[in-house]
Amino acid sequence: MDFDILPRSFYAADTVDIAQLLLGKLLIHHSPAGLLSARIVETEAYVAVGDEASHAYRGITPRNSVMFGEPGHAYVYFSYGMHYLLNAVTEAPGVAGAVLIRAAEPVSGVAAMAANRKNAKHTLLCSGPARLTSAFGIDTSLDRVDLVEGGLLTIGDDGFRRTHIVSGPRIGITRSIDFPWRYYIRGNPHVSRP
DNA sequence: AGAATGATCCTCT
DNA sequence: GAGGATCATTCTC
Repeated sequence: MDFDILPRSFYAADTVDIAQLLLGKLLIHHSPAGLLSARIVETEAYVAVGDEASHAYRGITPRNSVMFGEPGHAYVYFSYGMHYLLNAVTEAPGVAGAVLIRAAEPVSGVAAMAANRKNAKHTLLCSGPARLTSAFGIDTSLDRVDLVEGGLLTIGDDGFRRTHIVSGPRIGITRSIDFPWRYYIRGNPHVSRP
């Protein structure tokens, strides 16, 4: 598997654009169980200004402060008392944007992912933001890690060219529900819901 | 349709 | 500080 790590400049841009550009990229985790990777097929943008669904909407807190910092870091948080969700921090320092990685298509380390996921069927391994982190073994120990420096967790471009992108309302939020900031690859069976 | 399950944050004292 | 609503979900019934 050959890929180029996405550089800092990739993330230092408009969040809605990056949510679309991340489709087709590889999420890579050098986990204790081995190298895990999956192709990102679904994302959501949480934008810097006017987005009431963003954790950063009401300002900086201990949890969300990484969103206000340098782009290209992970934002991992614990939700519903049992799930971890993974974001990539976007925008210039001081501007709080992030892209939620919602679903991916397993590429390598598939057996380890299945073991992490109680042997769920292939298309359900990473087909939701908490399923994906469960399959990858991602938790808050990876919160704030740099995705650019070639550490344990990174995102790469292996030359894959995504096909048609669909957009629609984001899932599971109660505010700012009218913004169509969910993006996914049309027809991909690993998307969390059509 | 409802349970599981706990960190986080807002709103008061 | 304490109380309580909320929660970028998933699984099972």
